[in-house]
Amino acid sequence: MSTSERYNAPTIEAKWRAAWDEADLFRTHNDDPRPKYYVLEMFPYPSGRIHMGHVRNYTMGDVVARYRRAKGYNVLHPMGWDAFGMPAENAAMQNNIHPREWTYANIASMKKQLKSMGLSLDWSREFATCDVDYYHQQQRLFLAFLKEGLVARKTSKVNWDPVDQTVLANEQVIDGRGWRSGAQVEQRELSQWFFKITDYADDLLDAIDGLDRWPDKVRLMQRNWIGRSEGLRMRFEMKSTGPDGSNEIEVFTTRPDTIFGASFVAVAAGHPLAQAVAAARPDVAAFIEETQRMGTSAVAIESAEKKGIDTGLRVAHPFLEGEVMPVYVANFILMEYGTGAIFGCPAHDQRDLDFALKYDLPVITVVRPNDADDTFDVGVEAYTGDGVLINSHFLNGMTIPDAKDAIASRLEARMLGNQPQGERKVNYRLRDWGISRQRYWGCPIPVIHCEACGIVPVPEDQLPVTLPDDVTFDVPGNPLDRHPTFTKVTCPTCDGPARRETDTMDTFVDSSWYFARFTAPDATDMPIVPDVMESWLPVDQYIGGVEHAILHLLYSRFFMRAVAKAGYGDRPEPFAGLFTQGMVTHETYKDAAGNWVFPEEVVLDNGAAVHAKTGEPITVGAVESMSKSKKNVVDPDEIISSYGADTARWFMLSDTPPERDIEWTDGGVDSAHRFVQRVWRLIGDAIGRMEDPGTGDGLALRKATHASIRAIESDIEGLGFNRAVARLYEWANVLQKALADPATPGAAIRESVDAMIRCFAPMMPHLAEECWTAIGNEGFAAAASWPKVDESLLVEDAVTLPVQVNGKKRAEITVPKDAAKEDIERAVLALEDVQRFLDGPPRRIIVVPHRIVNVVA
RNA sequence: GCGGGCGUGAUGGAAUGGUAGACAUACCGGACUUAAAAUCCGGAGGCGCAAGCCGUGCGGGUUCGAGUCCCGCCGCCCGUACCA
Repeated sequence: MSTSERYNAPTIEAKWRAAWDEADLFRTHNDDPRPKYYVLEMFPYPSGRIHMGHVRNYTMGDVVARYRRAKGYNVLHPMGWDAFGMPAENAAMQNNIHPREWTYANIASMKKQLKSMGLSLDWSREFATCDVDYYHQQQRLFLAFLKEGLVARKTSKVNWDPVDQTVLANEQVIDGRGWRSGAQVEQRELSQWFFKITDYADDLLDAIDGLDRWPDKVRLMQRNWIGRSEGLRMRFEMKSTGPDGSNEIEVFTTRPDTIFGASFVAVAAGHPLAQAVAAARPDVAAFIEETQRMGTSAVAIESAEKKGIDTGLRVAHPFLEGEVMPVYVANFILMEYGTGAIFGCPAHDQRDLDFALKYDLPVITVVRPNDADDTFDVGVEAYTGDGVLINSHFLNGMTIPDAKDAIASRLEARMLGNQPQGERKVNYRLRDWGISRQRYWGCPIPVIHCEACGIVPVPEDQLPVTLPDDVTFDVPGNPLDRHPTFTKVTCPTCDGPARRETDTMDTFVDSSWYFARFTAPDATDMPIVPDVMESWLPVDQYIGGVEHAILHLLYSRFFMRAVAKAGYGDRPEPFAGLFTQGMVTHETYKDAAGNWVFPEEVVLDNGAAVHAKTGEPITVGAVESMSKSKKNVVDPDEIISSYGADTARWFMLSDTPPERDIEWTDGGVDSAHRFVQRVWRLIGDAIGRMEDPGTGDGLALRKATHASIRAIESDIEGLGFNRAVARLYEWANVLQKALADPATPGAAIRESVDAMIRCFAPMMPHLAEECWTAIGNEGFAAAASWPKVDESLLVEDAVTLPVQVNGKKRAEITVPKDAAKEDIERAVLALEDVQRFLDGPPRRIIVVPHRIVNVVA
């Protein structure tokens, strides 16, 4: 093909994708002896269409995969589908289509779209989590975990829709009401299955230190989520026996030092004492009911106005004879954390202070800042900083740690009932992982409930427990529950009639081991082949959205520990390198009636946005994350079919740092597309010059070539794709100028062009192939090695240093690379641009070699 | 509510504590064209004739030197355990 023609991306790209397929270029072999590199992007939920977020995510991963391949690694870069979950059931209800049919149709269309991006994926390893083969193996893992004691059965609360008679997800509860029925949501206690992630709380916490290729922010978020805190469990003696027969209330506190500032005790609405009081107190019962109508989400509970109700019960202050404190039921106490009860010290906890001010409870300041005196008083803002104890009897003058220790020691030594009144305790915010879902479209939990034998695991030879196809979604609730035959089984132990478990697993379970399954996706006799898994894991580079920073990543870390315990290979940390990319955003548009309008329906008329069809004015709103509900989406298909995949990929890598949100703009797409065309022209022009002997040495171009290679490889390794893009622009500018200079020798041009193609091949792989062939190279650019840097061309023998006077740049000076400090100082002082800012000798001269000189006047 | 992050020209952004604004977009000027698009060449943070002064959300601090580190605010975003 002639390079003088405009580059017809859609046609040429299709040609190269077919050629890659034909050559089976991206199939990975487990027995390849080269060093391994596992690059993985978080697999998509098959919603039906890929969105720009996918394009961004998979482009980044593909750049890494192609770069590592060029660097000589045996690269594993697989793709699959996170295919269970609620949307398929919603589609079933709305459109009367079976979840399986809907899901697999979506997978087919999304796969086609992903293929059009030119991703270097090993599609032979593809699977969906809803494949029977996959969830069969997941059931094996569940049973292995059960055997290892990593599974527990406990009760926990769910959002219950009393009208639809169904469990609601948190996102289905809107302002305390069911999204469909509009009914007030209730809380219900259900017996559910849990994975005992808390067994590994300390290990998961400690091992974060070793995750040195994870973003600090994610490591910090995980630490805080696990929330290890050292504190005290202590019991308050009740002045009268509670309605549940109790004589004491046990609380957990991390601030026992503030005990002399305590002015109330509060228990959660779900606390047994609260429940018992409610039986005789309609007002308390009403308060508890109101609290529970908020649903189960922490956001709803903790951001609600702090309220409580006095139970009438009183407890004794442990150190102040005769002092009693009221016991409240409060809406901001979580039953799941600690003991579900606290003592409130308003002066040193903002929630407690808000509560105390509302109910007119005493506020006693017991810690003062180190630089305040003993008259310090907190006012309306709780003081939570470091300090010294005041108003606290035997604690006065102590530091907070000493006071904590003093209280703990005293309460440990004192008996209440037959036990020490206090006990030092490490508490975690992390709770066990509830995996039960009362839904159809998920992996069935392989157990059987037998009245005689209790809970019986489904025997291995009866696996998989498959989802029945004959289900309907015309009524709410879990179709498995009402299925005529699914639930009816014979007990494997006693042969008596039994009931099959109808809960399915949380979809986070599916995504907690898919990366391990990719290493041996066809193994039928076991979920994970230990030695194969160990040869590939950890994933060298994992890329996905920051929204998964906690749950998915923490569950996966736990899962691999459980997998190891179950004997399926020892790789406790699944992801050695993690990168969290930002979202794709776009302007939002509304018509006069206030309806959202798609970007493609908006045109500019003399700078004013109007509707393309009706011509009515459009209001341009904020730039927001692309979402179907706001219609501010751009279809990747449209972009790829009109501009080509390379343009879309290049756009996604350009300008914006990958961890930040990127704004999709028409201007940006045009710019990316212009560069694709420009590179094609540039290389066409270069081909005509590659045989020229030239009259110069081409050293400037050669230096730029090698400096560019070095910069781009370090940018890609650091995932600074936007920087790599800028380097390529600079390189193209240099090459273009070199071509305009007849002195530039053809050899330097050929070297530069050849290297440039190899360097942009990971980002614009189709264009790279076309250019590769055009300059007469053999084989595929996708199979070519990364260019080698000639280090001798990177060495400069002189450096230009900025010269500052009092921190302001006043001059520049060029000195030999290894000039002595004294020589630099002398030369700098001789500069007229320095002298005129000095009157008299300088006080100091700071010379930072190869960096800067600062003269302090 | 709590935890985490981000904020730099008109715009996206660059900058191991060391020349703020690389590179790109939009814009302005020029070349080519009957004209336009495309392409090529050049300009450009603000104020100022200039010397220079000001400038990285706001207010303080550390430092010879702060976009970068520390403290306090403001705004936006993510997570908050049954969305994936």
